[in-house]
Amino acid sequence: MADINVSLTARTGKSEPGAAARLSPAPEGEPMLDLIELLFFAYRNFVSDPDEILHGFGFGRAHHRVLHFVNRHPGMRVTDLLDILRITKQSLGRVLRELVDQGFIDSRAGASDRRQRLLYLTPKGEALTQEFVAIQSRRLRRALEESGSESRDVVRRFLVAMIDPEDRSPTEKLIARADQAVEARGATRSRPAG
Amino acid sequence: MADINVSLTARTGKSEPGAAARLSPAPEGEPMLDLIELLFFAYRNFVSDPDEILHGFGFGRAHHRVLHFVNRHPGMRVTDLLDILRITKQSLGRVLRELVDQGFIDSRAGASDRRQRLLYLTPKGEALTQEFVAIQSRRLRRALEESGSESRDVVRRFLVAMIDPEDRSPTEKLIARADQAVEARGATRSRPAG
DNA sequence: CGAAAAAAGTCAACATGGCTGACATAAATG
DNA sequence: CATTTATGTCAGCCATGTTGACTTTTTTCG
Repeated sequence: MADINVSLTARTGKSEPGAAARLSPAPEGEPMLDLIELLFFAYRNFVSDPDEILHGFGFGRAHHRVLHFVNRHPGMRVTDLLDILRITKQSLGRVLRELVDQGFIDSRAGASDRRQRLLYLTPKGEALTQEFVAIQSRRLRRALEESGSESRDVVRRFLVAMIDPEDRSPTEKLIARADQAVEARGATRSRPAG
Repeated sequence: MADINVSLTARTGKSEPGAAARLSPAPEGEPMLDLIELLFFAYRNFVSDPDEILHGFGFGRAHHRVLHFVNRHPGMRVTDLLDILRITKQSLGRVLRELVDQGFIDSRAGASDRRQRLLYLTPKGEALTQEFVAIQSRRLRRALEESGSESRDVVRRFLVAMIDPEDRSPTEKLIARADQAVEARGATRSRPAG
């Protein structure tokens, strides 16, 4: 289970006595080579789960992200999605069109601002999204079980802290904007789809 | 700091009382929506650090990975790198050629098996790699500090456990193969570059 | 020794998912 | 009515993955 650490540490210790600390004594602090590497392998396996499912639909990772965030924020605007994903309108446009055309996402004009396209998962989209959530959650639960009882809180705090402070509340902004819109006109948007 | 969790949890609680648990009572276990999302944001920020540096050299993430693993395993074979990265020879060939041509990586024929190309970082390649290690280690150290004293071990165990068991020792295989080669002919390869 | 296998490299073609730039349209806003 | 905003779209480029076919060099093994 701790195979990777042991061997990587051993290897580093044998052939390279700490690359960054070799010339001057730790000018930057301890190099976290093991965690850097583990993050690479862990994330690769983590995203490969949905990748396999997506392949069957002719979709890719980009589609997964869109489905995920629309699931998280039903009725979100296209602009909100662009802010979260940080890709261009053109890049998003491609995958969004495919998802709408194939009936995974429903795009409806906003009731109060009809320029907006508010995004919802269709039942078909919800089913697919839940597959992803299920398989990734399974991996996460297994990992948390293997890493100790209080690991969930530690891991969550760690992951939050890994995010740039200014990026830590993209969803707050989204929710704030939605709430603001609701306030400005009465609760029109809270359940626009019924 | 815990902004994301709070709001996302609140949001989920408000609008969707647990998507996977809505129809039947938790058929798959608790959905880890918060961690799924946090991993996405955390990893994006994590890899964006080197990305910026790489852009200045006309390089991309693929180059980063190659530099990283050659740094970890000086003298590794091209095949070893292919096994770790799990990309095709052709994909690796492109970035490797650029790295060799521009003097970041040195590729030398193996002493005992001259079909092999053993890969080493040049001083130039080492300098660049250490930039990446430094900046990513800084983020990791900060995150570990923010998430508690025993967090490093918990996080490391968690990340190892996130990896498919059969993938947990790619480096073992590499080292085993190298050691085997060394045994088979006496320690020819341990410092072939002097 | 000679055949087969292994390590590496290369050419060509294609897919995905990023990007920029330039526009177009509809709707809201002042 | 002019401007801004939200969205969408065309065209083309780049990075990095893929498959398939092949070559060269060298090692291994019957």
